[in-house]
Amino acid sequence: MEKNLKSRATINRMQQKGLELFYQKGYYTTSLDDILKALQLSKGAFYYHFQSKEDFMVSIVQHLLFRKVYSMLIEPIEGKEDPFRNIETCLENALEIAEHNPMDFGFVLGNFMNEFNGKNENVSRYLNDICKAWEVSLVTALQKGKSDGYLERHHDSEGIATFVISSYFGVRSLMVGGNPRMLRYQYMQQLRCYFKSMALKSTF
Amino acid sequence: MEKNLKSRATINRMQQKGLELFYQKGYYTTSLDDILKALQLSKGAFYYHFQSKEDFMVSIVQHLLFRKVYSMLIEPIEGKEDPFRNIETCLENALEIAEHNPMDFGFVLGNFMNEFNGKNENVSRYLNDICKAWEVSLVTALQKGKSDGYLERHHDSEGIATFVISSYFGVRSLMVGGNPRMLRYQYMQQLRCYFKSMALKSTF
DNA sequence: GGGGAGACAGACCTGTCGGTCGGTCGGTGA
DNA sequence: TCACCGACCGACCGACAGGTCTGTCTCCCC
Repeated sequence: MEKNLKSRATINRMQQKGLELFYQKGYYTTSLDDILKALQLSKGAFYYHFQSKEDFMVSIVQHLLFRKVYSMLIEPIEGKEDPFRNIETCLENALEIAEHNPMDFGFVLGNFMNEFNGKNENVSRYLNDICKAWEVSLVTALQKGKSDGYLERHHDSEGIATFVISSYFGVRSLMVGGNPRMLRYQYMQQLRCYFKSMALKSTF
Repeated sequence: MEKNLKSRATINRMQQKGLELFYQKGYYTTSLDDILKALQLSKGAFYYHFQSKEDFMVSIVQHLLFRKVYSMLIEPIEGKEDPFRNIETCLENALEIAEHNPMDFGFVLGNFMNEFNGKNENVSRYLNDICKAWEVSLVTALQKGKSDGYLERHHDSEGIATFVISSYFGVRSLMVGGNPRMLRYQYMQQLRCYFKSMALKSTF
């Protein structure tokens, strides 16, 4: 049992560092040696715990990425209040973290989806599942918002969710290139403008 | 002189195929041999015309990508009419092309920006320049729109441009994953909704 | 206290990558 | 006709990738 604990600790360290480096330098352009060197571990250690590089990546997505996206982007918008307000503050927080800590997990998702699209169907599927979960939570929040009178019923919840996800992935992509503070400000202002045009009980 | 023509033809073929494969499979995951095999050419031919793989990529960005982005995303919105209308039809066209032909150049730009961010400063610079050119053209169109009474002066043109670019990059990214037709429809509907909330002389 | 299993070390294998380099070939001008 | 040059060929190189395999260390259990 003590052994099992040590094993888990090592696996966690590997996954953490793996996510970090894969995100920073890209999956295909980061070698296992890069990760193992940073952790002071060997090939033997790696292949003792994982079957392959791809298996390693899948484990990162399933265990680390999913949890992070859930806690940062899904859970915060499950409130009972104005869905626009919830989504807005949620994204504002995410972008604020992204400004200081380069590894905000909402965008890690988008980044990986881009990298694996058309290259690795297996990993892509897991990533798409997470993205889908985010989308569903957005749609659910918006539908509830309709019941609670925050937006009119004729609005397309799925469309709004798509637009929110798209714009967020996009702006995070731009932020990596520079001027994160300004981009965040501009983005949030426009998002508010967009939401405002649909809101009924305006709390803006 | 005849020789020079042949040389240019070969260079063009290489750049075309290079862009195609780099976009489909990624720059770092596409080998020169992949490209040369598709063209029935040899390493010797490649290194006769280009100094390195990076040099090759830069030449593609400068010559092919820039021109395409210019003709597809910049030129079409330089009209005198309603900037919202212009941008809208421009993106609609781009997405329509993207739906049938997987290589729409607006997104090739976004895709490459993602891939080279933080990995190759040299290539990134050229890509950012093109993106900046697009942004400038959007801002210019919006500013002219203010003069012509299509939107109120208090709106932030830079912010709108950022939001448009972000959302477009984002939705194109999602489209690669599947359901391009639906995503395009949803995106355009929401974009119209967003624009409508700012338009003065509504032509919608 | 010794043996067996878990956790890891690291040399090594094989394939592929970007890049090099001597050689080839067809057209062209003298 | 023959030297020459632009355009190209393809064998080869060293670096490095993912993955394998054998050996080793350290606990725990009997």
